[in-house]
Amino acid sequence: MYKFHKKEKLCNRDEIKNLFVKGQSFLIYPFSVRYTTKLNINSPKVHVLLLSPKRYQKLAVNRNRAKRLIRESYRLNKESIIQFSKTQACDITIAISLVSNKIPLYIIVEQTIINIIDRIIQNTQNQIENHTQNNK
RNA sequence: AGCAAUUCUUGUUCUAUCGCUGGUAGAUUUUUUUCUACGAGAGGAAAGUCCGGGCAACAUAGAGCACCAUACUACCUAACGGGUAGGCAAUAUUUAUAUAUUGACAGCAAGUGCCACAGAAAAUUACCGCCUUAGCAAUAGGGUAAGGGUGAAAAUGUGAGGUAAGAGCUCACACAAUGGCUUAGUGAUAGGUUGUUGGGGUAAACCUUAUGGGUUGAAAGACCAAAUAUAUCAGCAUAGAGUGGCUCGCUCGUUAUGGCUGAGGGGUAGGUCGUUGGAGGCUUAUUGUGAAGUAAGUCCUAGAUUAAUGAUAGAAGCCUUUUUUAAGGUACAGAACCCGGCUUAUAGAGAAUUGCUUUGU
Repeated sequence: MYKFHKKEKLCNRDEIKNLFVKGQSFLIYPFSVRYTTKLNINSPKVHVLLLSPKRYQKLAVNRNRAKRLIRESYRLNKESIIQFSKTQACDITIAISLVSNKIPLYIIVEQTIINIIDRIIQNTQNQIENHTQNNK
């Protein structure tokens, strides 16, 4: 149920480059999100990239802490987006990065992560609808 | 008992739920994978990347220059710019012995340079002064480093002789530097004796002397190897048919290339090794002032690669405050090839030594 294997992480260097060049982005404080979607794929998957940049967190301990918080909250709340991708047959890659000097509490992280996931789902749904209308 | 300094040791624990990365065993699957069980999973500094070494690749006939680093002695160590023990110097305490701390601690008596302001002059000095020669005098020339004041620093200090006036110019004593001999010491060095000298500072100024250094770091390096394109080779097909260049264009001519299948080298994505058992830790005995050495016993599975070692909830322990029940706090900080050091950060707890204060006997 709540597993989080390496397959679900984004490891390929070219895909990461592609994500940061072409991806759409929005900000829900204290996180900034970039994501891309590919439509009409046979075996759809969701890839995630978790970031805590050195610019905001100087010490390695704090960076690890922030990453772990994001990971846990994503792990427990990822079910909806996976189901969405399966039903709509689209590939989604997401990058979530912390944009704050302070490490937030776990409750705040969890709420914002849920918000982020909902927003991505809505946006992609709109995109799909537009796509189908254009085809018609 | 309290306070301070130094050194050393340590660096909170448990439960539940949901997870992550390796290992072993079993099941599943052609393999990859997936599942289950068991057990493992950050530090004293993992940090800074400042030294030294292992390991790897490349380079390498020999010598010199340049560049960089180091610079009292002996020892320890695989090695070091590290450590231990000592010498010397400076500083602090002290009547003193002594104790503690610090130390780019070779050379300015090889050469070159620099020394703000003040001062006559910052190193072949001469403003006032003193003496002397010329001159009626003003002044000019010469001698001098005693006296004056400046400065962080002014030609070693005191006394006597000496002189036109003076001067280490000479002598005595003292001070400093340095060479020889001798005593003690493995040695740095110290004591004694004797000779020479009196040279301002600065080498964290260039420089000189001695010693050492090949360069790059695990993103080193070795191996396996999809897809796509393809050097080369083989077979089949096509013959002067097609395409490109030469031509403004056309024709002729000339030149280059070749379609399919298979083998195949290099090599990208990706993967495997390197990669964690070692100059290893602990205990005891023993040698040594000590750093350390020797012997015996015993113990030891972190190994990621967009990067695991966690999150949440609860409880306990410790510290502080206080209304005695609550509140707050619980450091510094996260492995990345591996070792030995150094430096820096660090809540709290414990041990030892030294010093001071107070109380009791």
